[in-house]
Amino acid sequence: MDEKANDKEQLRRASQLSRSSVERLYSYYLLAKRAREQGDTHINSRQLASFLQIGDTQVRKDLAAINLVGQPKKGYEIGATIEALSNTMGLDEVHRAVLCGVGKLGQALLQYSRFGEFGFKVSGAFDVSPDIIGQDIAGTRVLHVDHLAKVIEIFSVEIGILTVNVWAAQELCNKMVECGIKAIWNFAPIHLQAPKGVLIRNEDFAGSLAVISHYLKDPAEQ
Amino acid sequence: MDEKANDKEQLRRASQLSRSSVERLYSYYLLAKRAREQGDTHINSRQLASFLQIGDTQVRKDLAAINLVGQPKKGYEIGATIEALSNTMGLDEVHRAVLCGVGKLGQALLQYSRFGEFGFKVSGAFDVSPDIIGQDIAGTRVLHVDHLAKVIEIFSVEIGILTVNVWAAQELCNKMVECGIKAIWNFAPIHLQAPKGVLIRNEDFAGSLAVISHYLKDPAEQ
DNA sequence: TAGATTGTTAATCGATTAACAATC
DNA sequence: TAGATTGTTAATCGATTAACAATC
Repeated sequence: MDEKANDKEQLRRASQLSRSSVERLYSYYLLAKRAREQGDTHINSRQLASFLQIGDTQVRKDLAAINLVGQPKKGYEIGATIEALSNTMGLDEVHRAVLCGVGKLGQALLQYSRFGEFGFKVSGAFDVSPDIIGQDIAGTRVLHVDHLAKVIEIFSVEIGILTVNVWAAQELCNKMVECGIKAIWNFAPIHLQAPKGVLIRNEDFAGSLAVISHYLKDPAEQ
Repeated sequence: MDEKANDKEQLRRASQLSRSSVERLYSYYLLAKRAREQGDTHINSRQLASFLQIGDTQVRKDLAAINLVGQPKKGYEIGATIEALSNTMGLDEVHRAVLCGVGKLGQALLQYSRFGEFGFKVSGAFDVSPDIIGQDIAGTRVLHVDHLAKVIEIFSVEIGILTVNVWAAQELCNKMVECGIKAIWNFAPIHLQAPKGVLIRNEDFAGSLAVISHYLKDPAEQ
């Protein structure tokens, strides 16, 4: 178990593609696509860097990590760049998702347009409130959470989206993990416990508000 | 200008309260409040650490940075802890906000319950679509973006929330900064350019999806 | 007292940046 | 060629973690 984890870690290091690098990939992708639409054939690290407000060295490192090779004086060929980025992010693969907690945020996410771009298909939305169960939100039927396990099983769902109350999140996370979910996108302000193989991605709104509020209280301390 | 920035930087370092630390504050706050409700009088670093899945050393460093002193064998007195956390996050202060882009996500955020907790009051929501202008969402009137500057001025708005299209975000950011906005909570997948004194907080959904999608493509590389 | 817990210094780690040679 | 840009190594930086003395 530990050995396997070490192997993985070594692979990740060898590939030089850190978590932070992966987070930047979509921004590169977006800008490259826009440049292509404008008729450009190449894009350079300085352009990409200024778009993300980072150093150009970092961009070159990121692109090198996904095996892109640029040309001095020209930059990176746009077609190959877009393809490598799309490929690394796995945009061409289809992944099924379920969403738990169909409140306002959950409903907004069900309509989130970028899911399609990433090949994410929402196979079901779940709640416990009779007010929402049975409704169709953006084409997704809202079901009672009792049906969660069945849906995950039937559709081979890999992604769980959690837009529930803080204190319900861990329990649902456990259930999802039990059913074989591979990655959880969590909007509750809690750090979920899950086994090593399950990716937990936290979207911590409250943390953001804390940073903003703290900054406004005393800008000098930032 | 540079000297001032250096002073600020020194202050921040002196206070030992890093950006990451501030992000953790609300989680501490949440757990401490729950513990108090359960009748506890003290909370220790190990409890807080396991809730956030970090080391207890880090918790003690964070709490030391906001001048909290614990007692050996007991931990931190809950009342004082909650107060210090609340104080550092500035939960008792009122800040006004405007939201631009009243799509599904914008509407969800207008109903976001935690704004109240942080003392954030949404003074106005803005869009350009005639379909939504004039409506009331969660008690907030949706206005044409032409009125943005006026509202910011009249209500001394400090916070701008951007839930607009990627390519519209920078322009609106500029306008907000011009009008004196101090902090921007940005949901567009772009890194906004703004002067030093303006805090930009990015909520990068696309980056999260990229991380999840990349992980599913090849878990071994994580 | 013994043991649990804090508080702090030093070490580690990973990510970013600087420097600069290589290339077209 | 000269100059722009890539690619890579080494240095820096900030955040996390380990180690351990201090305290009740």
